[in-house]
Amino acid sequence: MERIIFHIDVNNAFLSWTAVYLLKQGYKEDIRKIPSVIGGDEKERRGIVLAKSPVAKKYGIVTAEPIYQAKKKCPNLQIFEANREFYIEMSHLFKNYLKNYSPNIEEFSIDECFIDMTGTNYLYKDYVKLAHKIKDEIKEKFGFTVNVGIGNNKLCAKMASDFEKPDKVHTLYKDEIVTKLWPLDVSELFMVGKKTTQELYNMNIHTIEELAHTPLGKLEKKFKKQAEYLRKASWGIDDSEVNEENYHKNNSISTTETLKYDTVDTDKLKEYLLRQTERVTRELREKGKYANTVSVIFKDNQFISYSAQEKLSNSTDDTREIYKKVVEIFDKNFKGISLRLIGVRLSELTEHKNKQISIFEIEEEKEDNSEIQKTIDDLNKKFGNDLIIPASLKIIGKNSLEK
DNA sequence: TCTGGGGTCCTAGGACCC
DNA sequence: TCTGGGGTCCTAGGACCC
Repeated sequence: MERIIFHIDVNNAFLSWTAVYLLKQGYKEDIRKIPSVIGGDEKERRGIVLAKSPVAKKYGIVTAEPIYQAKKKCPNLQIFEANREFYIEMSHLFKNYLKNYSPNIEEFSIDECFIDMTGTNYLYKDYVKLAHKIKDEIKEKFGFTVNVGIGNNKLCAKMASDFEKPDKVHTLYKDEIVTKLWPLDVSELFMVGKKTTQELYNMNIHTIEELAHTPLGKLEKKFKKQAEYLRKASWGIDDSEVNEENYHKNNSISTTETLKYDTVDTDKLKEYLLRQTERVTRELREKGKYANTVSVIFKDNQFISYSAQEKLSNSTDDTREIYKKVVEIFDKNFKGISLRLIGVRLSELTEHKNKQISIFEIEEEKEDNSEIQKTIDDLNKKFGNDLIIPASLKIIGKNSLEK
């Protein structure tokens, strides 16, 4: 049976949601109708465009460009802060609402999801009509608009929802690949970014149709494993399932921060690292997982990024153990060039603590931190972030300085 | 006050073993 | 005695997504 997949995509999610929030607060203006953007705080050096209104777009403002640059393009641009908590609330709200239509929903990001509607046609005779119903109900209930893409697989549904915005329903069924997908530029294809686009252009491949007709062997020379994806995608082929678990795979947990000032001060940097370690390990414990690999992420004042990772001898969720490793990695790899950003990542997450006792070492008696850890987590949860950090942890960073 | 933050997946190359 | 080659594990970095 042919599958029917919907892809639902909130139009200008952050901006729309902030507009909804402001209207709720009694704000007079709908910021979707004026030149406006959601942007990070410039004083905190997070000044980039996260979302833009259609009017702002007309001024040539693009996502991820610096705010100061956007202001140059449009001097009366209005800038609003991101409101993450409210976004998460809205995200839950509309995804829960979608469960009325099918139990098989896969979150794809904060503002996108796939719904597998296969086999529901005895309930909903006309999918396009149904999509309109869903779209209009969301608008009415929650005050923001979405695009709905319909296809026989996830890729086509996703491509379809991107066709024309906002507040639209589009289909990209199998028999529409030639007319709707092939005329598009290769850069429009999902997973074809800047780099791949340029390489395809260099091969004189510009449209998806041209890509579809390029011999696989020729693509493989350039793109290796990616070639197969490109070939399949250009023909609108995608066998992946809609699976709610996909979004919660949790292969890694990370946090990075752009520092308020560039610095080489290792004490200061380790303070950041400690708070970040505290944050990611808390998340790890909340998810009931254990980490096997620890990474430290650096970006220097020249915008050069580098990272270093090391495996732990045993998987753990213990802040102290992980922070020890973080400091070790930092000390070995920090190049001494003033840093703009620093971060911590935990990866190779497992469900179970695998305690492998080496035959060469006698397992030292470790005090069990887990009860204390849990109490600290609860307090931090109650009173906000990063309040309580045990003093003993700070010592780990200091000790390593004296070596 | 110039360039965010959180993810996934893939690849190349080195170390090490047989 | 003149350096093969397969396999595995690990790491750094890049491309891409929202």
